Amino acid sequence: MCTFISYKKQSLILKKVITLKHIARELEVSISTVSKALKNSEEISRDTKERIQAYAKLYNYRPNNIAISLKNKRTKNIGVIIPDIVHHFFTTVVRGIESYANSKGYNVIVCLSDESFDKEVINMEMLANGSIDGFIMSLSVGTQLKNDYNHLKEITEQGIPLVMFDRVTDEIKCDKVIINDREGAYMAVKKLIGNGRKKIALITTDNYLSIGKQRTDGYRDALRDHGLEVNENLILSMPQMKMDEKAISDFYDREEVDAVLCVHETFAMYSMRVALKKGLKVPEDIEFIGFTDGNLSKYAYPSLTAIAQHGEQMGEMSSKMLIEKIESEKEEEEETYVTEVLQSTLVERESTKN
Amino acid sequence: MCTFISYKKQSLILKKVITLKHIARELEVSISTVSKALKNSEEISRDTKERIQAYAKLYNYRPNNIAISLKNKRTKNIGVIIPDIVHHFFTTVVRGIESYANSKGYNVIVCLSDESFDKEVINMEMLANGSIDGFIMSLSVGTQLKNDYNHLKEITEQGIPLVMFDRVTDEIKCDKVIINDREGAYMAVKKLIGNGRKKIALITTDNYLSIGKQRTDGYRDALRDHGLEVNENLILSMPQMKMDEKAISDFYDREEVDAVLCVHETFAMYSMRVALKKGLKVPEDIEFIGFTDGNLSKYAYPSLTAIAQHGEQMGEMSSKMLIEKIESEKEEEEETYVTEVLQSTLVERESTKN
DNA sequence: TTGTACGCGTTATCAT
DNA sequence: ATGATAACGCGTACAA
Repeated sequence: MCTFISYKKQSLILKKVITLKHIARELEVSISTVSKALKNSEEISRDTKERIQAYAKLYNYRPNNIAISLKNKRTKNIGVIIPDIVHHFFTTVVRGIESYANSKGYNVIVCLSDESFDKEVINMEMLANGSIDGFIMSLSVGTQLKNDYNHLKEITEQGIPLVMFDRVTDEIKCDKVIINDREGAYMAVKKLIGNGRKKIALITTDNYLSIGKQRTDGYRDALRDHGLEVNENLILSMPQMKMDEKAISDFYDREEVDAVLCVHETFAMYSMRVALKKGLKVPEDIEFIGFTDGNLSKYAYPSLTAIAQHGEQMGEMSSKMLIEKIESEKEEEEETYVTEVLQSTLVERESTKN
Repeated sequence: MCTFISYKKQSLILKKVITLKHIARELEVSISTVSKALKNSEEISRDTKERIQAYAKLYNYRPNNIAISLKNKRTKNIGVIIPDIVHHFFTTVVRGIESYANSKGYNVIVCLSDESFDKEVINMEMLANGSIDGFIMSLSVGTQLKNDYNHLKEITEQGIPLVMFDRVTDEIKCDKVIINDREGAYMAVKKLIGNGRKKIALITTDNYLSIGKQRTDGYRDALRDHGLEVNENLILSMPQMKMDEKAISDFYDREEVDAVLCVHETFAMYSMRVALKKGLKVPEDIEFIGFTDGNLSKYAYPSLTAIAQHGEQMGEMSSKMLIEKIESEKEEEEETYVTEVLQSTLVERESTKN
């Protein structure tokens, strides 16, 4: 790493930020007159309004967001807590959240829990003290493992609106947006069966907690519903995100497999790679379907048939639900919580036959 | 999309958010006494301090961030404006920014310009009115095309610290963090030449503006420095991000090519796919190197040799520079601006020979 | 038509 | 040791 330091002199003509007070002093009127004039209030004479507005425009007056937030007890910020951001799915969700929020005049404060319980708690507490009007979040692995949701309870008890998406928990009563994962897996397996596959493997990980379970259920159900026996040996559970080509290679050697469903596209890439290396033809000899319809699935060769999770839609939905809660003001004694279940869809590509 | 609505009754025992005023009233002391007591001030008697602190703890008192921001004229928020978030590189940068900022007690407000000039301007103006202490940003394509940087000028004139990364402009005097793109391309081509390649193509796009030019320069320089002639026919410029297999296929048919440098990993994936389809062997018959060391490069088969841009490091650096500026307070008449140039590195994988 | 006063929650300065 | 007051910037109910 090398550094070029360039010393540049700047005359720093700081266009000082103007406040109502400055304008009032300068124009020799009161602050409230200025305030009203800038709001085009009927109370103020055309004449003074024009003077004030002209001056404000000239000096590029903009109301201070912080002062307004303090006054209104509304920040127009929403806090988003996600486990990771270098992650296609979460990224699409954030895009959806941001786009809707933005259209409603809200900003998005993103904090990363880094899959850690502690960071999740710290970040949420940091934001909960007035910085945001509501939260949208997806549980970190750490939190799911610890099974401790007190920080979320506190948030809701404080009356701060909360929407959970994807990685949710029944422990917390709040709005939720999830995807029908079981159904997704079911569809995928059904597709494989339809293509004449009989020895369908599932490559999963113990890490995907709530999510992983549903996908496995869908896999099992689909097999059973189509008269195929569930062979536990065909379920390979890999520890963590650490993919291990050797383990997959051994798996293929050990079991006869003609199709593979993977709980994530990276898994699919790995297992397809191993198959290709063994000289198998995709999709002729073996077919692949992966969860998460990300760039990998799209650009891979052969491209991967995938179960799309519609992250952007999920984000928009979460954002919409949150903002409606925020703006509904109804401090009713009885709250209504909704769980939206989005349907996953199968995006067919080259790794499966048509 | 189907919806399960669950009506759940909640007794909404809203743990009301407590302020200094409440504590003061309840404990029959003044607000300032409470404030001091909670700061463990020496002025306050041990006795009252203990009472107050106990009460505050019991009711989980937390100072209101907004009020503090208003008072201090410091929000402890930094605004990050990026063109897109469903994008591996920007995502890694955000992670770097967030991680450093967080360690310094700052939150990150992320806004997406969506490659649009207008959105970039709107978002920045929105945040500039007191919501943030400084900006970190990368120019949208729209802004680069329009070549209009007045919004950035205004920001700096207002004395708001600004750090630009990756997609920067000379028009604005501020701290910058960029990567040595020319050098990256140079290294890549040198590597290919070292492997005995002589017909090295460049697949680029006119969209990559400032960045694209440097990469092309590096490509040209490397060829020339190693006694190879630059054949303009070997430079394929594709419009936009719209990849077109046909165009690449025709390109291969038209020109003899034994290695390809691509300005983005998606381009590399496409061009490699076309080559594989034509029955070429990678890396025996043709080698590939792509910019952006993302998931595609890593998980592809064959995996792609890539020029890593070290986004996370870039983010950390930007974050560090910005926070130092924010906290340095020095409103000197003469500002010093630094441009950090990070070195890209070549990550060798299967798409090139060793 | 314009201005005064107060409040949002906090902190710092200056009395008492 | 404790409290009153002002200030941050804004908006508004109420006076004048």
